Amino acid sequence: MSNKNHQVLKLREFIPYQLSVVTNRISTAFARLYSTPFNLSIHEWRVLAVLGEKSGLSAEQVGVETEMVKVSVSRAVARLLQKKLLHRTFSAEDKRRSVLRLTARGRASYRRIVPLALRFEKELECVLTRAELKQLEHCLAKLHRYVRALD
Amino acid sequence: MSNKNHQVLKLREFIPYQLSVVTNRISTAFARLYSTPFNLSIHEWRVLAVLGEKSGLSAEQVGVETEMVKVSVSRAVARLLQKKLLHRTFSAEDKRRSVLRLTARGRASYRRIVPLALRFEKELECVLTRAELKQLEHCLAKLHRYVRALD
DNA sequence: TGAAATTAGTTACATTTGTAACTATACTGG
DNA sequence: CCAGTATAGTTACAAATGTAACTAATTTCA
Repeated sequence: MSNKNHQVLKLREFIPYQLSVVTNRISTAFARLYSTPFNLSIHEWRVLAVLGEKSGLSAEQVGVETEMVKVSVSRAVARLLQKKLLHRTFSAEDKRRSVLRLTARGRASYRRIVPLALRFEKELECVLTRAELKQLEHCLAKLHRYVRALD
Repeated sequence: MSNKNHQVLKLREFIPYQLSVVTNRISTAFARLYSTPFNLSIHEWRVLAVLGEKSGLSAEQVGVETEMVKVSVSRAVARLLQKKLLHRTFSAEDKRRSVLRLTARGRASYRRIVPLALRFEKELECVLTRAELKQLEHCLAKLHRYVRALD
């Protein structure tokens, strides 16, 4: 409580606000590294990233891995197909289910972006100490489990 | 390095990705609290929040406080004016410069949302310990100074 | 002064995104 | 077996957003 009995909110100290500002800046800073040279949106990059790790996922599984909603996955996949970074077949057992794999070009892009991502993350170690980085990851993991439950 | 000499990226362990997922979920969870009952977008809420703290700012100053780009501020202000939550005059010394103040209705909304925000933030204390919360804030502040410099 | 550059804010257009409705395939229980 | 329901993915439409061009007011400095 404070003046006139109203509670006070300092936006700049409000955690959801801080998270949002920092995250947006980090996302766009990283996106700059791949968006122009590789012509990828953030959603496209995520789909590429997860299929670079695990090949043959369906669009739905990609959605689970990337925490994207299915319509975003659908659109990102459509563009990656168009750019020939992705190859799609459909499961024989279930014809609804897609089977997504990177093409040679897709893998080539993936392999060139991964080092950018790792270097970018490494730069955060110049900002935060290793201990702080661990703490941050720990907090994010806890928050993640919490917010997942909110769904 | 690993198989085939290519570096490996685990998306789920990639900090920018974790930040993005957690932040988006937290933002939308909080937005649910005010978007329907008060019919405010996240940008509108931010403008309201900063003008609730400091009255009489110009659109540009609101942009600095909220870290929004000026076109977003312009649009949020336009809507808040339309909804009569905001009152605008222009500075006598510099006729370009707006002077933004909440209306009585705007203040009323503000005062009802602030407790929601504080309660929401309080809930994070059920997830993170007080120490973790401090660590998170500390990390975010450091990252914030860093990413600001990137601009 | 007064022409050029800067600043505050808006508008226009293209792109992205979210919600919901839709198609097609597969499953389920009587 | 087949009507009803669930699932995978796409499409359609409205709303949000980013970029750049714009207007109007102010500053700069030759």
